[in-house]
Amino acid sequence: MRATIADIAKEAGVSKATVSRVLNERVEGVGPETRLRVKAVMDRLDFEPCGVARGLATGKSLSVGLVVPDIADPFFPLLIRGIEDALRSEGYGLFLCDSGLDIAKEKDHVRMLLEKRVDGVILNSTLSDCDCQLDLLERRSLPYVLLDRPIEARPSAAGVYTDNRGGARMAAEFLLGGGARRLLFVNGPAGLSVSKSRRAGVEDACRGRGLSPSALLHGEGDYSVESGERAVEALLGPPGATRGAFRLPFDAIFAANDRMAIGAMRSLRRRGIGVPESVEVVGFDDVEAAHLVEPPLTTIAQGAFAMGRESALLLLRLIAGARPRKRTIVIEPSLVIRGTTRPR
Amino acid sequence: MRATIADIAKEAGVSKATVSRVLNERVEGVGPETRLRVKAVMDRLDFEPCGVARGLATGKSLSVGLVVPDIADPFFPLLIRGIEDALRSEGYGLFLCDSGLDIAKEKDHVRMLLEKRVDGVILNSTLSDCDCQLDLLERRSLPYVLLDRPIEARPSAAGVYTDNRGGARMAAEFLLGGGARRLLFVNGPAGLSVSKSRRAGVEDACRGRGLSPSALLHGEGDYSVESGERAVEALLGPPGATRGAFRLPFDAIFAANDRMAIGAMRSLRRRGIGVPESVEVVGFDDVEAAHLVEPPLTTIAQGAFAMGRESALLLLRLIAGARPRKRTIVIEPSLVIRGTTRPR
DNA sequence: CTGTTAGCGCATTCAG
DNA sequence: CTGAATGCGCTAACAG
Repeated sequence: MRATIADIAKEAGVSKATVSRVLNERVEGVGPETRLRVKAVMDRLDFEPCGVARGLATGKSLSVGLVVPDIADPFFPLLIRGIEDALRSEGYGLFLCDSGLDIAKEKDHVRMLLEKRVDGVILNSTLSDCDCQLDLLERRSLPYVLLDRPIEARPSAAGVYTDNRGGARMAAEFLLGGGARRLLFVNGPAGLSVSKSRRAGVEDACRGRGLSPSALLHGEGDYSVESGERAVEALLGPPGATRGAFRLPFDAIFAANDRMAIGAMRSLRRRGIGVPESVEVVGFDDVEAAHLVEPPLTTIAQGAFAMGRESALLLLRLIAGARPRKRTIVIEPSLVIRGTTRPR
Repeated sequence: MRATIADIAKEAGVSKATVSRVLNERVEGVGPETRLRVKAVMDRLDFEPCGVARGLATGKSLSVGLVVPDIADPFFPLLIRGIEDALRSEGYGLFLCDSGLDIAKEKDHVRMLLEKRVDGVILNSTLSDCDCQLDLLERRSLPYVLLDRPIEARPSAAGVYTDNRGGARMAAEFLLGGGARRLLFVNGPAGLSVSKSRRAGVEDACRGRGLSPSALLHGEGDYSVESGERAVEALLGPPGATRGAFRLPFDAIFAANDRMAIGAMRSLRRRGIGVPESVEVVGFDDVEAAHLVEPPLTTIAQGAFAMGRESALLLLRLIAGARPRKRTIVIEPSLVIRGTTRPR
């Protein structure tokens, strides 16, 4: 049978309270030799404290929940590593929940986490216009931090986000600075707040160069490879139509994610249009495939590890009862230069 | 303050025992109207049972741990979905631990899971020749199931594995059946049990076609893109050396993972060797990048979702105290035909 | 410095 | 059908 502090106490000839004190490394309250004796008994009996009992007694479970919309999202691995990195050092465990893009499931997961008495939740929500999960959390006054997507009804909630505007600006500036004159911007679904931010970033870059944003070519996709292909085809017509001295309507493409960028590249290749000689391409995300395609894709990398780490640290502070002034953290993305842009 | 069963009891004019009975849906022991009354009070007071207290009282935490060597491994997303799929319906939560290919960290994580009193562990170990984590688990007699990699010292442990031999045979047969006569097999690190199985599968296929396995060309890599490139270069020499009527030493390549297959394709492209016209290529894993490269990669897909699901179901049965006769489950992979092989 | 006494919230006998 | 009592393993005052 597993040893309990009662066993240790009896065996060491002290009270449970004393055992508890050495267990919790209380500096005051236990004499040095008693401490040593208790410790000796502990590992002689192979004692292992029971987290559940501790949780009941202290009201904290030393675990937090992470809810994500789609675990297949390629920016996850690093994100989770960042979170674990911050959590483990404090002894916290991480409950993982994948809501599969289903808001009802998301709510169920939050409910489960609540029952499991996690100390806090990191929430990467499926929908930015629904706050039903937050109601649950707030009703129990459980700390939470939003990840990647703000929730409209909670403008002042704690959260960690990518600087989408800055990232988009960086990409556009790089393209424009490299000599591009007619930029095609393939954005994600209009309506998403991310899309708005990225568009703003691209327009920033235009103005910065003295160009009118109206000179931009716009495309829209749903983040799939196919939608990236379509965006290019919408401007060039079917393959075969483009020949020889045909003048391209654009000389650079910035896509809101790597998949669409890869789709665009595919369309260009079919038409024999050289990348990066005739058209430069920049993506967003830096998924694994970005460096596997030919030529490897220049892209904007989100600081996934940093986002994970910062969100966990922020949550930990909230759990500790702090009311930080900076409840919103913005992570700067970075430009990863590879082969779909010409050397500068 | 959160309501407890004591509050419910007082409010409903019954005892805590009765509340507990309706909470656990005990059919016997509570009159129908009492039950209704208690339930009414429960949701009037927005009652939410405390998992921690339940855990202490029952000895089960309704949570399991998953330990993986590298969460960036692309076969994870589906695996986790499979696990969650099986777990959620039973109300179980999932603790995720990434050991980052570090066996010491892996052991620490197991230790943490033990303290958190999870009811069982799914272990995808970093090393197949170390059983120190298992010692910990067995000492507490905590149920566990091995995933993807057997551990040598525990040949009869419960586990769920891919049929690597079958998958490799399938790939080789497809290539040979399509007319390939000189097959280059780029395997993973020799020594890994997976590598041995896959090699056996490829040799099976040769014999099946009446070919001597000695006719095979062998390469070895470490699963990286670069190692795939090198494997090809080792046979062809530096780019530029291969010209015109040069006779290729192989007409088909089977790589032990997609990354190496993609590396091999890259080497071939540099030399102007057409895929699939001159050389056919098949990979293993079916990562996202497989269908993003040009041409899209024909590959062997592991049944990740099934593996996750089956491992969780098996663990659940072990937790329930069952001693199933089939403690080892083998999942069949499947061939995904795309563009790096010629139409049959 | 150490021991005693109460709970934490719930499940589970055992009576009635 | 229902209630009172006891304990799960540990922490946290409060005494000495």
